[in-house]
Amino acid sequence: MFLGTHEHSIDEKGRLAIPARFRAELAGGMVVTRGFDRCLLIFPLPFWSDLTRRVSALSLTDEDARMLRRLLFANASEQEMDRQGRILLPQSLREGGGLADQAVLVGLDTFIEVWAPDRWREVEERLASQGPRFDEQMRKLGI
Amino acid sequence: MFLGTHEHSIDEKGRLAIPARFRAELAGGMVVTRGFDRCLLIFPLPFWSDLTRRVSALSLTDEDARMLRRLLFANASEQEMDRQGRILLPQSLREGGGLADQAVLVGLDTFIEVWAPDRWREVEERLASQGPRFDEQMRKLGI
DNA sequence: CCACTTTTCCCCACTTTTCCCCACCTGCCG
DNA sequence: CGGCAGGTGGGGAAAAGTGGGGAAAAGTGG
Repeated sequence: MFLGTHEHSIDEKGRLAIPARFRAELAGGMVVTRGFDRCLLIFPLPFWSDLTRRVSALSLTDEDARMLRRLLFANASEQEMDRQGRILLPQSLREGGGLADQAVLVGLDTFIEVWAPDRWREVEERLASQGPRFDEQMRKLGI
Repeated sequence: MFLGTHEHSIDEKGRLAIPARFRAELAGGMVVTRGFDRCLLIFPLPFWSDLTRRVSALSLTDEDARMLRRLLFANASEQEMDRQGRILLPQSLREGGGLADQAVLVGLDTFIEVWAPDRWREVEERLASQGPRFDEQMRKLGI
């Protein structure tokens, strides 16, 4: 269960520290790839396998499905932590996420999002202002 | 079953004592997150898991679902009590709840609300003065 | 095919923060 | 008045985060 936001630095070698609370769940390996809102996604390997199975089952002829495949797989990178609990973010991914020397890791229960700090603050503001919009959604889910 | 209001201090390290009456039910762990009226919520872990299962099952590609996920999980924090029955409130949550050095814990049967004392007094006043307004709502609920 | 250069990446060490535990204080109950 | 339980504060040990050095591997040119 990944929870909370954690701001960490990315050092000159492109390494990003994983918050200690998240490490146990990623010990079995992870995949880093590009997300949907110019952020990066970190999936534990089991979650990733499940995701890829469903995406690979999609039609080859559907344009949206092809684009989804490219987004997910073309920039994906399997990573393991070094003994200090860090991973190396390949340059292509850092560019894709607009990341420089700081990153915000956001735990979303089953996976993690990685944001450039200023971009994440924008998302937070949108969340604060759009709060009421979610009431209905949550009611639908019975929450 | 959480009942009653309890005012406790938050010390310089951001620690909040859980009322002794509440501890047994939170021994298995808890999740602290932001509520809806600038208060914090404390859920026992089983209650939380039940709450989040449906959200985590939502689609990754749906924008509204992604925002809902962020709203719910980004400011949440899993906590356990120390031997003195206290939990640590991360700074982001203290800010989110407008909390300084005092907090009011309000037991609401299945979960707990945490309020800044002055804000809680406002709520109490509204309860006292607006009591009659709830008649119709309660009739709807069949109470 | 060999040697040199460059990059990758692993590990060590320092600094800061976290958090755990001990001890004290206060108020309630017997 | 003494004992106990709940609440509060502070000190110390352990862990987390960060930066840097060195060895191995990969890439490049002679």
